[in-house]
Amino acid sequence: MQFQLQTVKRRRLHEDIVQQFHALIREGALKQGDRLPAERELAEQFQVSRSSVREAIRSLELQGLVVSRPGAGTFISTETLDSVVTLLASTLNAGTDVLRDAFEMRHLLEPPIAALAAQRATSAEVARLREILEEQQRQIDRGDTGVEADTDFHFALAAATHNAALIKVVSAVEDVLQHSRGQSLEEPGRRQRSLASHRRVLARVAAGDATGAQQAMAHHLAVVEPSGLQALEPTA
Amino acid sequence: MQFQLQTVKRRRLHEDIVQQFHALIREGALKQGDRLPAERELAEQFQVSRSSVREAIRSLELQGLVVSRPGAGTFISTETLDSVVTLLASTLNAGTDVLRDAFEMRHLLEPPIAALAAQRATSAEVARLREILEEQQRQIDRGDTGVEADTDFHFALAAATHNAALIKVVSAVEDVLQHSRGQSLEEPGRRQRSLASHRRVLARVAAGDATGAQQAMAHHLAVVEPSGLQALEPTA
DNA sequence: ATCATCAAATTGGTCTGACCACCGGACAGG
DNA sequence: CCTGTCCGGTGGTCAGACCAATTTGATGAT
Repeated sequence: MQFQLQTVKRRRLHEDIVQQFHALIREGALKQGDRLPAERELAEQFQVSRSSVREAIRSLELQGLVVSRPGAGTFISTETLDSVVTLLASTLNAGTDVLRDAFEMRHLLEPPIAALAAQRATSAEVARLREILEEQQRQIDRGDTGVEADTDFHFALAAATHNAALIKVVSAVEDVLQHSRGQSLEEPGRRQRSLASHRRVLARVAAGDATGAQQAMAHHLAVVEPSGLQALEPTA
Repeated sequence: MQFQLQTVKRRRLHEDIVQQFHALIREGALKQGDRLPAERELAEQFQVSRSSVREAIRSLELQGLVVSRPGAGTFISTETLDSVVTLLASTLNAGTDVLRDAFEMRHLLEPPIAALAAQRATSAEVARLREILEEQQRQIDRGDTGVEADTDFHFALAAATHNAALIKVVSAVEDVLQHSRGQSLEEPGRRQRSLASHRRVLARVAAGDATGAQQAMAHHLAVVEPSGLQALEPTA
């Protein structure tokens, strides 16, 4: 017999406290500039130790919701961008689909990245990309999905833009997608098509053709995108 | 006589510790899955109390860089989007041509974000955008640069895409750019032109015109971009 | 030899009580 | 009225302790 089990989230005390403050701020009970009760007093009210109160305040501070001033107290500070992000995330966080978001982000980023790479890639970087595609061919030949080489290709392409910020974001997105990509590459035909469109991208990059590289990447994404995910073309 | 004084920043211990771990992760000394020394051991190594170590770990955990498991230990976890964004931000602080990279990233992201926002924005979000532009008008009227409202606008637009990943990345980029933006808006004419092009973006978003919104945003960026920064059209 | 079992050691989570540096307002002295 | 001092409250840090969960390895059965 199978039970319908759900992971039991062991809540730590400070997390519980943080959530209570989130609610208070969201409901307007705590407004910009308000002073929180002293840590010792909060500890008594929540019936926890001061350590737990402090860890909670540390979280709130990192989220930009409060600021602590020694000798003065801890104050609500909801003017920053961080705080807006935090509250937004805490309200909508439950049902968001990470995978869909990541696919969408890739759709936005990768084509212009290919264009930038075409303009800036050094010969060494082009050689590196070529190497990766050869490795992908070998992986496919021996029955593998080639997902590692696939990820490497996108990362190396981002590296060729010489933009540190882009590289970091792409590495994050690729990390998230690597698992899912394994599935979409299960169908044998797809592996070859993915490799073929990679080659077209590389050809345009090597030629320094920014526009062509951008289009080739857009086409590649359309090929490898799991069917049913039409992130950029909703019914509007 | 006037002295040239600078504010003294008092650093808290746990902040210092967090920064050291950021560096270790960035340099690759700590990799995915690695286990941190026990809290008691870290306290001894850093010559601080366990409380400070724990507050530092709390920060790292909130940033998605580590996870703690009772009885097991604390482990590096850099697979999530959060973690990369965090490291990105901490890297950018000490970076060199950070500004150029951030501008470039914005160039890539914002136009398609405007398109997505046009397709997905709720009426409440459109109203919020309208509000922000009114606030920007008021700020400019009283002689301010309107940089806060400017940042708010771009953030709210990202929020309207309902893509959590995009929102995070944009918030990171906008954080970096906020300071520089103040300078570029020093010339009075630019403030009005920025506001005017914001309004054109909003009009296309409100109309649900994805293509128009994308073009309007591209135009806006061209207007507010500091001269001399031709991020997307290098000499190739 | 292999595997299941259980107890000890280790670890994160929490609590208590203490000390320090700092801030803010009351208060006394000019 | 202004000024400097004092003192209580506050955050920042520390030390030591106990608990619960997990790991680990020795033990014993198969």
